[in-house]
Amino acid sequence: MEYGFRSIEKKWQDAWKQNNSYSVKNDPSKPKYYVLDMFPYPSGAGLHVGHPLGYIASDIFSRYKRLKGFNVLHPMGFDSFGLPAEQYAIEHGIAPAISTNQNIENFISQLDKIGFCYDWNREVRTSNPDYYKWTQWIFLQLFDAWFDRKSQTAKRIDELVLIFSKEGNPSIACPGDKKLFFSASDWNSFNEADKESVLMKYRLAFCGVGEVNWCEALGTVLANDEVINGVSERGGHPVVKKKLRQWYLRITEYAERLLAGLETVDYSESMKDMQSNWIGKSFGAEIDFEINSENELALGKNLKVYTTRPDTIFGVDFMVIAPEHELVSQITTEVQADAVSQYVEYVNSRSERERMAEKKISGVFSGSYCKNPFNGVLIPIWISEYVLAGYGTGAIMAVPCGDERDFKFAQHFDIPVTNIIGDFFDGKEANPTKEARLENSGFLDGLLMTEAMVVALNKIEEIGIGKRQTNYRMRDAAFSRQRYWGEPFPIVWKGDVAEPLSEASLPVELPPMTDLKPGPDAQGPLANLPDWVQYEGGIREVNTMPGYAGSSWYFLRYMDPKNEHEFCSREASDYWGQVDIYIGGTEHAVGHLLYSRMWTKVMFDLGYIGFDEPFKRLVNQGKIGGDSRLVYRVRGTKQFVSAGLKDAYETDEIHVDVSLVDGFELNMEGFKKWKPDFLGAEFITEDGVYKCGGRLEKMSKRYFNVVNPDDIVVKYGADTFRMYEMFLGPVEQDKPWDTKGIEGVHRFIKKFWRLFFDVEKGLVVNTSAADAASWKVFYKMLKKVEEDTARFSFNTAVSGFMIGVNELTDLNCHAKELLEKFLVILTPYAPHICEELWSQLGNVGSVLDAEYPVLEEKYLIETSKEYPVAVNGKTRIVINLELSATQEEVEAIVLKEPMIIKWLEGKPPKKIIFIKNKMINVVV
RNA sequence: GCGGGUGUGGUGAAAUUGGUAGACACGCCAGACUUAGGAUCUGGUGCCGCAAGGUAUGGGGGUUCGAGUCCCUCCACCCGCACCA
Repeated sequence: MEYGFRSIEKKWQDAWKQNNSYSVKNDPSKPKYYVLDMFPYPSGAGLHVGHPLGYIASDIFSRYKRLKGFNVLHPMGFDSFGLPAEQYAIEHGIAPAISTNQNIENFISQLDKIGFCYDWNREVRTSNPDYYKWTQWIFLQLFDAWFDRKSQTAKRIDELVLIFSKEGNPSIACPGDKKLFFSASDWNSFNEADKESVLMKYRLAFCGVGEVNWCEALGTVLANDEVINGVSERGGHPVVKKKLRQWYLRITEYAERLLAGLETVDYSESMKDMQSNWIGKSFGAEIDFEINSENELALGKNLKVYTTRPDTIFGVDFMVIAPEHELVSQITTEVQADAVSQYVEYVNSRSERERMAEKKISGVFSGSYCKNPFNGVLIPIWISEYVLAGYGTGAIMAVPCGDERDFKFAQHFDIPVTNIIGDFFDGKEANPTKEARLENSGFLDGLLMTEAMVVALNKIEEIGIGKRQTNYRMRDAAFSRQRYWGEPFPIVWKGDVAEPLSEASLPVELPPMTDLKPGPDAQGPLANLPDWVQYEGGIREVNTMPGYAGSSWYFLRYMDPKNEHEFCSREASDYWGQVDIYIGGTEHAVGHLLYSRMWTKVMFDLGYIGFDEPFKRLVNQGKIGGDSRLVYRVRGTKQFVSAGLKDAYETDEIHVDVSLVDGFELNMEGFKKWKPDFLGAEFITEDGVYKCGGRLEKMSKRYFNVVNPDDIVVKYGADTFRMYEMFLGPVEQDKPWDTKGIEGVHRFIKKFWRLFFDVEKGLVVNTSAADAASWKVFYKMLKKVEEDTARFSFNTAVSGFMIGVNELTDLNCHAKELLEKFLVILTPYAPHICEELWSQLGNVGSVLDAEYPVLEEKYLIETSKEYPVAVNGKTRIVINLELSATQEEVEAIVLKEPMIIKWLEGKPPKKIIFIKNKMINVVV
């Protein structure tokens, strides 16, 4: 019987669906294991061969865990809100809900062909009202919470109101407005609107006016991580700063816990680094400098700077403040007024993009000075865009001998440089060392900079001109979009007061719309629906939530997907707990992963779940790149020249569809028919063959290098496809797709099949006992495969299977008792063929419910070993020795070996090193 | 610039702890069965050499009886961040 994979795979995929084979219950009697894939955005392009890599790995791991007796949660869903569906709707007039559902159907059909063991009963779609009802509900929890810095937890707004009414806010610094202070009696005298505006400055989800990243082309605001080098991540459109009323998440309050939490999870070093760099914690001091100015407005004012190097305070040669700094107008002197206003105007005219692109040194002197509190020296205050308004205090003390940017600025404007680090400074380049002994530094003279840091900090605090200060680079996350295809906010505006809707009125459903043009005043499309906007005597919020809203908590919904009363019951989340293993790409390092970590912490703080890190272990699968093929057209002609000859011509390279190329050889007839342009193509060949050029690049439609998994599955079957993707190399590594190598894996599967079936004789499995040699092969394989699977080394596990099949074939082993066990351990990798053979052997039920074989060490015990014998570290011969051999015995045997005697060249051995079970080395 | 990672045959890659470098495959070469093969099977295949042997894990140096693995140094490539004081 032939291995007919097409009918076998179809048969079992249907059977699994019919029998609900992969449905999983919340069963506290069994140990749980939660394996999660990052759910996809269902794009119109469908899956290419790179997407399933992580899914296959997680599928193998899930099946393996299930066989090992765990109750495994392995769900899949769709991150179905987002920009592309909306753009598609604008371009093609198809409602996002419709195109999204079509795309999802397509995704599911592609996934099902690969034989994944998802429990589709638990599927979630972020754009379904039953799902986003709870996204909105969680938003209301964020809205109704503030962060208590003392206990480092989120608490309810009620509690804050109570504190305010008793003692005002002196003990609870306002995160939204550092200068806001009021007493209990102030609070009690505020009217409702005033109180609400104060509370808004504390809420974890809050509305504020701020500079946002505005993208004109997309007609929306983007989060910082959606802006790359001043252009939008999606589409590459220019992004400028714009002031708009926006919703935000106060993620900055969680900076410390997000940082600390990294210590408790198993992510890769680079992932942890990316996150902690993004959070960007730094230690330093805020120091007040007395301003000395001719401008009366500056009288008695201080300039507050932030520095991480208070030890260099005697090296300060100038101050720099951001052009947006509030003191700019107050410290500008009459003489400098024109220059300053010109400069500020110039800075405002520059877009974010320009600022990033050309980093030229620019700035202007304000005309005023600061006084160094320790030596009374007057320090000029400059204004320059290299200091950012949004970080620290928006003002710095510049120490050119120690800071590169300060040094360049000083050079550019001829500001004299004070050297406080002696020989460490050569006058040509700043030296940011911390190892120098300080000079010209008053009371810090002679101290090592690292020591001086503490001394200076203490002194600064002692005389009351500043304090220690920790800063974070991370900003609050913009949480609203002027778009249609996202979750509506459960908020109604009554005047300037944002009123949350009650839980009973959720979900706030997205009203159907066909024409998605933007509303007036840069508002989203929803603003065009007056009937919807008017609601209960107020006006609905017309922004929608960003793409990351739904994905910040979906892993919780899978635990209890049909619950109509709660986002997820506490019982379910207590049982399933953290995601044990989370698999996905690195592109979500600072977006999705950080937001879901924050949401989890808030839900934990408010008592809805029992853990505060969502993902215990994170594995980042590599990207599979495309292997493009290129043809070379002789410029201005219809002639195409083969790659080996192209240098003799002036050519233009053109990407050609990889399906028209076998290896590097072009199918010339196919090429002519591919596009009308090429109909009359002529070829300059090498011996009748047209060879294409090759290039590794992203797998993408526009390079015509996309390989669709469906095609591979049709040609080789899902089992081969799954194993080949794993065999390609380590899951975490990027690698190019190469269809050629798949033959080897396919051969392996066919060879495996032949252990059971002979083309002529049919079933060849027998019921006689397997011999010890076969068992040894089997258990050796079991050991390797199990260890490799457990440590996510799937490529070596596949090779373990190959070795097993090769050796069992050589041993002519067809014993049922052994092959049945083999089926069980291969099932995670190649589920269809194993299910088929399992039933062919007469078993009832699924191989997934079989028992995972237990390693029997007795078959692996060796009594002797082939020892390599080296002379001075170079292996010369291999000899077989009993494992019980002692040092003396080994020495005697080795020294009698003719080859060893030859290599000793008559010299006496100095030492013989014998490492049991490893090797022997004779030292001369 | 800062942080992280990777460099091993013609190719994808192996080598948990320092112990026979290149497992397992692809490709290639030779052969068998074949009208034929892009099916299947057998053998070979890092490089130099007829061989004995030599030589090889990006380059250089070190530690060690022994280094792909540990240390120092330099180089190349990839990813992330980037005026964050």
